Parts: sequence; C-alpha cells; structure tokens
Amino acid sequence: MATFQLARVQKSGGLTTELVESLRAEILKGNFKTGDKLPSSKIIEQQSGVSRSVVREAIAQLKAEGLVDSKQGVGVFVTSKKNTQSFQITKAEFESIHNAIQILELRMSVEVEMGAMAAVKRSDDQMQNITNCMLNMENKISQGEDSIAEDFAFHKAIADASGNPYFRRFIDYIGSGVIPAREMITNYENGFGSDKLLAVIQEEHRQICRAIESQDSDLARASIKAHLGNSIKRHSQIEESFNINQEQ
Amino acid sequence: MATFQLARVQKSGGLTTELVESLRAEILKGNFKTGDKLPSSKIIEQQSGVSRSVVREAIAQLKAEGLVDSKQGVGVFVTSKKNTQSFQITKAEFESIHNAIQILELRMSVEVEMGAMAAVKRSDDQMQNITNCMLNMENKISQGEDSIAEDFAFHKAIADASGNPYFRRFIDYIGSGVIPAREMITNYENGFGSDKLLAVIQEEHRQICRAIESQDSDLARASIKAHLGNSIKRHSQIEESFNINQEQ
DNA sequence: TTATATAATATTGGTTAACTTTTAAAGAAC
DNA sequence: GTTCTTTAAAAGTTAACCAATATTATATAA
Repeated sequence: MATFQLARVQKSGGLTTELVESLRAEILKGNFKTGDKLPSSKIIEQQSGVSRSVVREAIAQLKAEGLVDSKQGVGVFVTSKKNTQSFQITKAEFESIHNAIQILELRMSVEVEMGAMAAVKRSDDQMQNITNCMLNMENKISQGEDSIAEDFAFHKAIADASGNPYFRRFIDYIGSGVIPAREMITNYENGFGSDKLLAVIQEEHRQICRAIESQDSDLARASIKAHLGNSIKRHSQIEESFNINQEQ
Repeated sequence: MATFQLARVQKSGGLTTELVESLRAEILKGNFKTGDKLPSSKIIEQQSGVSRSVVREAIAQLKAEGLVDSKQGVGVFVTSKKNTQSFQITKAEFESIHNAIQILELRMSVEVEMGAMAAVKRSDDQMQNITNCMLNMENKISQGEDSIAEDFAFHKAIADASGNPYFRRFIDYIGSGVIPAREMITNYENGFGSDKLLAVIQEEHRQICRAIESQDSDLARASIKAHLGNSIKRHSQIEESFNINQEQ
C-alpha cells in the first residue's frame, strides 16, 4: 500500500473541510494512485484524530467530486477517470488558501506569456480597451467602491489582446472562481491597510499597461510576473498567519 | 419558505444517493431558488425518513457539487450554481491545425513556468523519474516504435516535479487531447524524415533534462520554450503548406 | 488432496443519542 | 434608541451500536 501521512487536522473552517483537503492533496500528489484503496475509515479516524462521521462526510464530498468511489464491505478506491473530460477546479479548492496559491501559480504561468503575446500582437483598439479597464478600476478605487470586477476585466482585456482565444477562455474560467475567493482575502486585509494595497495593485497595473503599450514583451512578462507574484506572496503571508494563530 | 415534498426514500442504490438525487432535483426544478434556505437537517430527516448522518452526507455531496453552501448556526443555502462551468476544449478543436497551434501556445506558457518550478523544487526521485521517462522514449525510438505515450509521460513527470498538482492536472487534460491530434502530424511528417525529427525532439528533451537536473530554472524555461516553440513552428509550416495546396 | 460449505473478520452503510459551537433574534438594561 | 444578555435554533462533532457485503481462513466431505 502507498505510504501516507495525513496532517492531524486542526480546527479552522471545519474538520470535514480540512480532511477533504488533506485527502484530496494526497490523491493529487500521487500518494494514492488510480485504483488504489484508501485506508479504511477506522485508520483515517486514528491518523487524523477525528470521528467517523467526519471521515464519512469527507469521503462523501470526494465521491461527489468524482475523485473516489466506495464499495460496501470492501473499501474506498481512487477513481481512474479523474480528469480527462475537462479541466475543472472545485469551489472548495478555490476557497482554500493553500490551493488558491497553487492555482495562482498556474494562472501566473499563463498570464505571463499571455501578456508577452499581447505586447507583440495588440491592436490599437485592444490597447485602448486595456487602458479603459485600468481607468475604470482607478475610478472605483478612488470612490472607495469594490473593484474586483474591474480588476478581472483588466486581465480579460489583456487576454483578448493576445489574439489567442484560449487564453481568454482560460482566464474566464480561473477568474470566475477567483472572484468569490478574493472577497475573503480582501476582508482579511482590511485590517492592515486595504487602501494602500489597492494603490500598489493599481501601480502594478499601470506598469503592465505601459509595457504592453510600448510593445515590450520582456517588460510585460516581468511586470505581470511581479504583479501576480506579489499576490502569491500576500496569500502566503495569510496562510502563515493562519498557521501561527492555530498553533497558539 | 419554499414548498417542498421529498419522496420518502427507499433502499435502492444507497439512501444517501437517493436523498442527494431527490434534493438536487428539487433545487434544479426551482423549488428552491438561489439564496433560499433549505429546510433544517431535522426537518429533512422527518420528511425523508432517514437518519441525520444520511442527511449530512447528502448535504456534504451537494456542497462538493457547489450546489449548496452551509453556515453553522444558520442553515444550508442554495448557491448561484454558476460555478459548475469548466475549462473545456472539444475534440474538433484539438484536431484543427489552426486551433492546435493556439492550444500549443497556451500549453507552452504553462509548461515553461512548470519546468522552471520543477528545476527549483524537484526531489532526486522526481529527477530520476524524469530521466527514466526520457530513456524510455529513447528506447522506443531506437526500436522504431511509436513513442507518443512516452513523450507525454516525460512532460507529466516534469509536472509532478513542479510540486504543484494543478500543473499535473492541466497537462493531463491538455495532453490527452493532444495525443490523438498528434498522430495526424506524425503521419504528415513521415514524408520528410520522421526519424530526423524524432532525433531533434529527443535532443530537446535531453536539454530540458539537463536544465532541471542542474536546477537551472532559466535554462529550463529556455529549453522548454525552444522545445514547444519548435513544435509550434512545425505546426505552422504544415498549416501553411495546407493553405498553399488549397490555393492551387 | 481438492473442492465446497461455513465461520470469522474487515469494511462500508446506516441508526440513534448526546454534546459543542455558532449564529440570529428576542428581551432586558441603560 | 442603543447596547448588552439571554435563549433558542441550527449546523458541527462525537460515540456506540447494528446491518450489509466481500474477503479470508477454516473445517468438512468427497
């Protein structure tokens, strides 16, 4: 059997949620391969230190995700088909900070090249659209209103300028999941200066704009990498502070 | 509150499954609208005649589907189930050369950063796996056999070494669509030296291997970019030659 | 010895009941 | 009217139990 080591779940967002994420991570990491039998409920109970109900609910969620299947009297098995029909990320994944960071890494890899392509291929109209989106966001911020949708629109405008519709489709998909998750972050960050943060983000946007406007693909790459890299850093800090709070 | 009438579930395929389907049907039928609060566990127990655990597991599954969300002390609410979208590329798209080029561009953007991360984060075991995949492909080629699956495995091994499961999921999805499309290309290229082409590809793979082995992320980026960039070039040439043939 | 029935065991499925934590709402105090 | 306190309702969690099912070991018969 595959070796495995579940983190002893701690209270934060519900035991079931924690266990779901822990198990899903193990499966996705490959510690349980397709067709493998998961440890029995009893063993998972002991390893994770939770009750049977929690384990059963966690398994129920993974079943609904199509990641595992169970047979009475036998065990729970990792599904074979996993993900060849579509690329899909569940809502719960978007809302977990740890997963959100990894999703951001994927998103960053796409947007970096997307921005470089936009710098090379953009039309004047597309450039105007990008600029407008940036200004829209600036207005919202100066009025103290929520600017998440405008931020999203800015990135979509760059996707359009890349001339490759698959970039746009990818951003559409990833972004729609990121939006609700981001509200959590924004709420968290209100504590230590959300205005200042928005000013930083806006300056990053301006730099991206300039790079694409001057058709400098290397600068576009660098500025988008910096922009999303900073976002990843902020998420990491939140994750760390959560861990510290838990250990108290 | 919305009116509802759950069928009294009977044993057939599992009580939980029955209840999940019953509740999902009610929601999809519109008997519970977006934002509505579902009846409490207790009431569902009574109406459907099952125990609390079954109700809770059913709710857990619906949560995983993104159809509902629960708040402790308040209730379970129907979500704006728009999140059931997914990133999907049809078979026809994969098989069109023009789209295949654009899909390759998306794939390249992901693999470039994925390779850079793999170079930094890889374990020795993961490196060994990458090397093995490369050697497997080499063997297949020298024996004159098809090596598409081994090529795919090589890229997946790098995805695993990146430590980010979303890279692996993305490559799994994109790659599974690319495989059938690639047969077409290979067949086409048989005309002007498939052996020579495979030797080139293999040399590119060796270079990627070396970059990740020496943990040089910049070199990894460059070598993967070259590798997939060349693939894009070949596709472009085929596209052009098709166009020329059509114009004749 | 080999084939088959039987019993023991392990595992998921399901029930029940009690307890904990969170939330919202109703009152009480100011 | 505002703020604090109490209280009830709801989801979250635990524990102990029984039922159904599949595997495995064991005993029995040919």
